[in-house]
Amino acid sequence: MLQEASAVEEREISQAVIGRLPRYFRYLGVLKDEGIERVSSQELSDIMQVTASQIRQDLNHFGGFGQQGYGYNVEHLYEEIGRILGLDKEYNLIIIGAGHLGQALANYMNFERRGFIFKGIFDNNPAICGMKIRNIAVRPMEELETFMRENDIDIAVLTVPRDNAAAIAEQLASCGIKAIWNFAHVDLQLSKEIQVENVHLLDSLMKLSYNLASHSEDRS
Amino acid sequence: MLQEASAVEEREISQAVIGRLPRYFRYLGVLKDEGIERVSSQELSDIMQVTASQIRQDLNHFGGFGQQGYGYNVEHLYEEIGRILGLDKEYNLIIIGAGHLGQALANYMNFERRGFIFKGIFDNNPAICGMKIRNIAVRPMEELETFMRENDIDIAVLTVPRDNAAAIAEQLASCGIKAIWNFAHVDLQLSKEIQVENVHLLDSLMKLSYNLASHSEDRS
DNA sequence: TAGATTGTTAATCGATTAACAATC
DNA sequence: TAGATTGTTAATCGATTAACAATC
Repeated sequence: MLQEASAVEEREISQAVIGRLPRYFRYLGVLKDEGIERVSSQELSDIMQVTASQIRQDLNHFGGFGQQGYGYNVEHLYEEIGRILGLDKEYNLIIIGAGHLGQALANYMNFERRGFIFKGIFDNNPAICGMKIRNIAVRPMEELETFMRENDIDIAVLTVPRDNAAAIAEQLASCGIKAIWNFAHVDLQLSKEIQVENVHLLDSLMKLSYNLASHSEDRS
Repeated sequence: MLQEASAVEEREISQAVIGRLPRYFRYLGVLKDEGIERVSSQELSDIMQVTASQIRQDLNHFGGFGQQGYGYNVEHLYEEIGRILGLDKEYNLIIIGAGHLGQALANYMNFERRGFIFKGIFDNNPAICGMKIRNIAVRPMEELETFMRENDIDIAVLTVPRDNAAAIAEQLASCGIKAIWNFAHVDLQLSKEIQVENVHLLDSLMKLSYNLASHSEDRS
């Protein structure tokens, strides 16, 4: 399974940089909504609490969006970052696991606004199959393969119990899924062709717990 | 507002290290459940896909848990990391915002197992106040202050719309909250005394989108 | 004891910050 | 033009990895 991790793009951009793009995008969206036309890296730095240097460095990975002596045009930069993040495209999305979390994500309309189109939701519990969420019925897992073939699905959201996750991920992989947004509390081992983004809620809560515990035990 | 970010602990441990602890904890839990008694950094390295060097380096921030020639005792290390993460303590937790996500988190029993005790849930929508979730009624926001005073709340989970988040965070701060697990799509600006852990779902989805988009456009 | 594997120091690598020449 | 601010190179900082002496 020796597979070059790099050489995928002309110049591979670090995940540290990519991880900051949505935050830039968010702040620029706010500035745009406030009707602000231009912003300098220093102004953005003051608002966002990162160095102006990092902002300029990050943006220059993708090209020169600014202009010397002027700064950056808010609307233009906002749109460029959106494009870089792939938000100019639409992605079809299904949810696997119609438990509380799956239902909550299905109901969250903001994803749709960004081009993530909710197409279907699946569960292996017959008791909830047929139940409608935003006018889409929960389907049994048996229909997954046919549905994926007929609906050009890009992203699967995995909100199933931990023990089922690996097997279902394999099944999704064999159906040709391109990306998995994984909420199950395991690290999926899949081909590098398939993009995986983990949201490990319990890990996040534990980090909070550490900071809380270590912060209160000082002045020892 | 000049405030020393460091000097909180004897030796401040980087968030990079802390962020890896829950993952170590998870893998050790699995080994423990499999009845495995000892593990070397090299074995753990093979399973977890991180370098053995990093594992040893990380663990040694907190003390020597291993033994030369033997490795680490799985159960002991599991418990030590649990203690470091603060999982030996119990934390009282409330949820602000009883929408889909708030309800989903309230119903997720696994947090309870780790010592995060669900004590109450609040919403400013009168229509859903009184509704019961795991036998706990949704309370109106007006009762927040009294409830927090009477129930020794440590953590607030913020699952409210973006526009309400900052004001509610201020209110929580004035009631003496110690930590906020923030699902609202804003960066809260609070005193450094209050621990904040963000779960920005849309940012996470955008990262996935970037990787998906940039991965499919190669071979240009 | 010899072998294994840690704890820890030193070397490397990558990411962040500073500085400044280019240029609008 | 002079002033402002970028794009980009160089310096610094921190995090990761390698190496190995300590030791079980």
